[in-house]
Amino acid sequence: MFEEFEEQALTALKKVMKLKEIEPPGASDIKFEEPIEEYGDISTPVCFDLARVLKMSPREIAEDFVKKIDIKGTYIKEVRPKNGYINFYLDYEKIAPKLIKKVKDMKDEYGRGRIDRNKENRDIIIEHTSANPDGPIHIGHARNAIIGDTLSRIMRFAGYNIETQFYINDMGRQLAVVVWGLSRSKLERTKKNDLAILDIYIRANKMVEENTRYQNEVSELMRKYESGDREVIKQFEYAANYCLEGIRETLERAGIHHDRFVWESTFVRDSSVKKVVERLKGTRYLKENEVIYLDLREFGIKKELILMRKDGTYLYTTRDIAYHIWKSERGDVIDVLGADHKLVAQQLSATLKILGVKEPEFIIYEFISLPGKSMSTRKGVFISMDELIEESIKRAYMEVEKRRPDDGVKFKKDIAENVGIGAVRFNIVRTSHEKPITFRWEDALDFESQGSPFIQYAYARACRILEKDKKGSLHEDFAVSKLTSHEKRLIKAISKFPYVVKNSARSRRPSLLANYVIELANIFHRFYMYDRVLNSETEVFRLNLVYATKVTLENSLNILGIKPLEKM
RNA sequence: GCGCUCGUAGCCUAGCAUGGAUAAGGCGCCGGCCUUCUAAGCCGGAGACCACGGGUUCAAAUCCCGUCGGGCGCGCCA
Repeated sequence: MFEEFEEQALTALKKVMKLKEIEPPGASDIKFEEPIEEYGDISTPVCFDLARVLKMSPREIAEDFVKKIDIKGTYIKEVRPKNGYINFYLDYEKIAPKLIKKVKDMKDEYGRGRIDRNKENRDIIIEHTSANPDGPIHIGHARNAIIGDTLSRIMRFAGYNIETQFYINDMGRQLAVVVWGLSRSKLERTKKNDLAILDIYIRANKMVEENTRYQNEVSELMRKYESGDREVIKQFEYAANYCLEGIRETLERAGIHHDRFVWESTFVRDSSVKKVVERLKGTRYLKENEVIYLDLREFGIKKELILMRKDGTYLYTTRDIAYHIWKSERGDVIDVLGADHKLVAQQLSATLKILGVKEPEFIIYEFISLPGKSMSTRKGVFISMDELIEESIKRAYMEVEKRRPDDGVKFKKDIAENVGIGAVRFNIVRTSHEKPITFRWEDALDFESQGSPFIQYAYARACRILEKDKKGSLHEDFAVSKLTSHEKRLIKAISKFPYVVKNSARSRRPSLLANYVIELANIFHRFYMYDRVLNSETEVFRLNLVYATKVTLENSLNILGIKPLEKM
């Protein structure tokens, strides 16, 4: 409804301009922004742009426009000129009952968008996580997974048809090293799968690094795997699956889901990698000496892209091209990648362009580093996602214990699990993906700051109020009289929800939604503080408002992959 | 060295895409609020020349150029 309000303001303005035969300034059309409360709910500085054309001061134009604006039948209560701006005031009393009715009718569908299926809007494949099956996923992968999963949820809710994919790098050197290691030492069965594989990997890697004979053995394994040696295939698949089982366990616990797991080797086996190279051979970009490579300087990429080694084997990027062609036949592609993949992303885009395949969209997030050092699976220097989750839950348990010492252990554990995981997810999505993060335990486990417990707590508070409405006043008719400032802020925030979902999906920025929810929770906490609900004069209305807030918080939390808790 | 990217109070971040009216929060610090819906909450205070220097503009944290500082990349690794 907030969006409608904005549209109404826009149409009203355009009408005035048409009346006065003024063209809207530039291609930028008319901009709106949200001013501080005193200046209304939505505001436009359009008069500044018009000033030159009309040879009048912005102030005069604004005053003149305001006199002629027609707001009949809209959600606009009032329009006022101020310092050359035109400020629109939302008619809260009018919008409140409509908004509440809408939320009540739609419930978990409130905020859901609709995207028309046509040529412009194909299905979307979001590839994320895609960690190597050589050990557990660490907090760097976690950033990928959480951004990817949250974005998928947001876009799905916004109406896109989304399929999420995990690309399994089974043809890389890392897995070959694991397979090699597995032939010399046994898996420790008591350990979690991915940790057991990590042990093998670290040990094997060290040995291989120090011995060229071993290196040759690893290369031989890779060659055999690529050429389709049945016995070797079995070994690779066993190792990858074994590790993946552990990885999936972690992801599942964090509420991260993939619709499809795609094996890199598929594209070699079905010879689509070969076909890619064939197709590129017909272009002027492909060069050949001992190796086959692409010259992408025309695309501003100085580094040549090697497609095939002199021994006839392919490289990671070559297979990735085949994978991307396959994906693009099924939909538009979004890749969530770490900053180390920036160059690959460019090379991939250029190559797909050459082939006439629609390029993917890349969401490139910066690294999470440890204070003073960066993470490395190979060296065993990293904080795993499991550790982070464990610690977070442990910390959450201490907090529940402090507050609800008398409740049962099962209850407390359940709360801690969901608060802990929510905190991990939220702390990662809340910061925009282009910012590098230095991981510090104090920050990660900080439950005091406005984070997911803050939101979950707002939700729990709303639930408690509704629960205590024994008479069922929620379902009575209500009239809206004069609203308090807290009520107004709540109504506005709730009305913005669908708009935020849409923007967050469209701009591919989960952080937008995350920051919105914090704001909503904050507004609700203040309302809770100042405006008594139960047994108040406007009890029925307020109960309805609380209900609408509850639904909006619930939907937001679900999209963020955080469990709404009725008690905490 | 070249390319990409980030730089907002002691610390962490929002805002930057679509330039606009006194830069928004949190942590930490100081001081308040539990006899009525859970204090994982709320209120007040101190704290910022938005890294620096230019430019474009009526208007720049936001756009452009440069400098400095951090990160990432520049493998016949993945």
